[in-house]
Amino acid sequence: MTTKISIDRKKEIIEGFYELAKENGLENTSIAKIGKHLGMPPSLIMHYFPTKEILISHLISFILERLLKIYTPIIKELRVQNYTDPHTFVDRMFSRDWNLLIDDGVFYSCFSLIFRNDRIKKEYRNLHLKLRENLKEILDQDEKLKLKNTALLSEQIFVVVEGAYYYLSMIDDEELYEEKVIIFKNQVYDLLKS
Amino acid sequence: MTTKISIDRKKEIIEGFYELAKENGLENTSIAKIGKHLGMPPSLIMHYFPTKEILISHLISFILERLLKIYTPIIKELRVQNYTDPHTFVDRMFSRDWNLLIDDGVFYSCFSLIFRNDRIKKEYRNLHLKLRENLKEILDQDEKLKLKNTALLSEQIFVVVEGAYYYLSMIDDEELYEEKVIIFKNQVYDLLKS
DNA sequence: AAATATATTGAACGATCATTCAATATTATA
DNA sequence: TATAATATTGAATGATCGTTCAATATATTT
Repeated sequence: MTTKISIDRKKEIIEGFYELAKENGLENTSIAKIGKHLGMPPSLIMHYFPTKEILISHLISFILERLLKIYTPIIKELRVQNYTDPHTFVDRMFSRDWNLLIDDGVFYSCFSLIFRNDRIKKEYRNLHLKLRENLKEILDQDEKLKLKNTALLSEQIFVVVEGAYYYLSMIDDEELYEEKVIIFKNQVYDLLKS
Repeated sequence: MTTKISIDRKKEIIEGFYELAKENGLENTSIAKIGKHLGMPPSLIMHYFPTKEILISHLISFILERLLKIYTPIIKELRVQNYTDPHTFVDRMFSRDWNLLIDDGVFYSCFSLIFRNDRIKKEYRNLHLKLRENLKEILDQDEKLKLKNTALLSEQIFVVVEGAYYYLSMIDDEELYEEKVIIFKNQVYDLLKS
């Protein structure tokens, strides 16, 4: 039986890890630093997470769960209204809430680990499959899309969204950024129209 | 005046760095390991690259230059023929040559550094702008696209390509992988048609 | 050939890394 | 309340990190 203290401490450690990784980068965040940040000895961290690999693995689960959360309120909304304009969904996907929810630097640092860790790769894959399934559900509610292959559509939409996020993360100029966002939003709308 | 030896050594070191990063991950590749791999003391590496930050910066330049090289043969081909079917270009972009040219793990590891290093971010941004300009040039040669906004089209195509590469890197199943590639290729063809 | 510049070596630095362990404090169970 | 389980501490481990430096070898210039 896992105690309440154990659960709380684990959560505390992972969140502290995330905060430091966000501030200094994943590769610059050590167990000693996390301990200092949280006011506990490194040995306590290792009591709950026996190796750093396990610790990182939990950080990734934490991030991916958070990311999934941006969708659940929309899904709920959808269930209540029995209809949701897909444009609302698209707007939400390109909104800044997303960035607020999870730091891009940490996200991509963790992502880059998929290439040498199959468990992490699988976890990332599962998230992306879930995201696509969720979008499909939403599209299926739309009368106008009744004859469409919504699974395919969902796939096509996400490839634009993910490509856009990747590309936009390199752009500093605010004006240019907004300009590009409009382009990619329209690209998604075109997919919904065609 | 930079000597020939100096140039060769620098290249040797960067390539050794790349090889080890490909094998063990960027974050697990130290100067000592590079030295061991190349049979030279770490102090020699630091003679040519005074800090590790500078070394990483050169690795990134190396990678991005390599990536750009996948386009130049097509551009040349285009100049000779005075016409190139954009489909050839699209096929090339989704081909495995790309992966052969540069390791995805190293590429994304380096990419994740843009979020805390403005010089690296700028370098990545410049590459992506160049890629788009190159594609625009190619599209401009196509008679059928004469009335099109080729700059916009290039942007839209690349967002699909980059989103696809991101997503496909999570997929292990060969059959599923090929299935998805077809979807994304068609998505690009649709952009060229519309 | 002498003088100068560059290339290369190998040992050493303190800092930090993930991890271990035995001791103590706290909490839960009997 | 006694016993057992868990939580927490702090010191210590060897390994590895990036970096420095003085010495030597090799190449280039005068």
